[in-house]
Amino acid sequence: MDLLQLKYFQTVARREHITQAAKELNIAQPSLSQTIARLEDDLGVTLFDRLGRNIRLNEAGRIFLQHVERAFSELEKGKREAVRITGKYEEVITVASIHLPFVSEMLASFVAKHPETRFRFQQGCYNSMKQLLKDREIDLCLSAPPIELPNTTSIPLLSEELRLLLPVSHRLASRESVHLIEVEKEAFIGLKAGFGLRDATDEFCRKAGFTPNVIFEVEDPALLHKLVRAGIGIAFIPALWDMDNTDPATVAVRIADPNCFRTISLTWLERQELSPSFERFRIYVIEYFHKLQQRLASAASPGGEHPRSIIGLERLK
DNA sequence: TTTAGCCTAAGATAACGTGC
DNA sequence: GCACGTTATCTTAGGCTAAA
Repeated sequence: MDLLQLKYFQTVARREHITQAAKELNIAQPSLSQTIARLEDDLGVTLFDRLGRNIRLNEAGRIFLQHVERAFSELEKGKREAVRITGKYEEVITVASIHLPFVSEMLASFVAKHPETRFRFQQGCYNSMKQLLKDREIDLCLSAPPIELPNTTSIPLLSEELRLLLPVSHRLASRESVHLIEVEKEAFIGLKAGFGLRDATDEFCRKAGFTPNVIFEVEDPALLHKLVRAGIGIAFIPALWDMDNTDPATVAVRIADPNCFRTISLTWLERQELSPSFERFRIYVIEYFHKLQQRLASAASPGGEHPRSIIGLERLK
């Protein structure tokens, strides 16, 4: 029995699918079958039930997997400890996020406080982040809506209003709020399908009773302001994206009906043991968003209190 | 509704190559 | 020689469809 066999077993056990596990491990499926067979032979027990052309982790396999997970966790801990005493300690946290204008600022302020932590950051759409989490290529991600997958935990961080971004010359630009149905004939600028925001706004339009006429699809959310300013169409804009907007050529108008809110969530991989850096960062993100929610609330109704609770912070406590 | 035939997907096996 | 990988091929099971 060696570490490679155990690593292969762990992957197959998590997926219960030899071909998919082989793809994940970048080896050929027959080789993986043989490795698992050798491991079973070494142990003298079968770890998987062969059900026709499918395999399923059996009771012995489940118990063995628990020990393997614990062993890898211990080894990882040992590696961290060993590297730490050399003074070259460096931990990498892999993060993915939907486009959020303040993420770079958030990461920068964390790194300033914890220079020993390194990050690998990538921005993506909802579907790509879900795949990255599923493939365990990232530790945690910020998304809207929350990503639901086995072996992950997700908590809501912030609820934000979506508004309509209009050029100042638009007939509704001077209004305090509009009903969504009032813009059913308008040309929309939207994100491409697969972005959580696009799915959410399509759903809001459907609730209002129409299908948006999206004449311009973009991948870069930063283009929304520019295209609206150019008079190409109107767009949905999350309140946070517009909070610091000083562009005099555009205005974000609130939507009175339907209620257009989205929830930004934090999702992370469940592990035997969360590293101290990971745990620090997780708590930092929750607190950061708590402050953002307060900023949003005071911007929306100065002096008033935002009615929505921050579940993430409550669960943190 | 049942059954036979075909296609596809998935795992296992055999033979062989490569590197240590 | 051994371990571990690959490709080619085989076996099996499940899904689909058409005919009875």
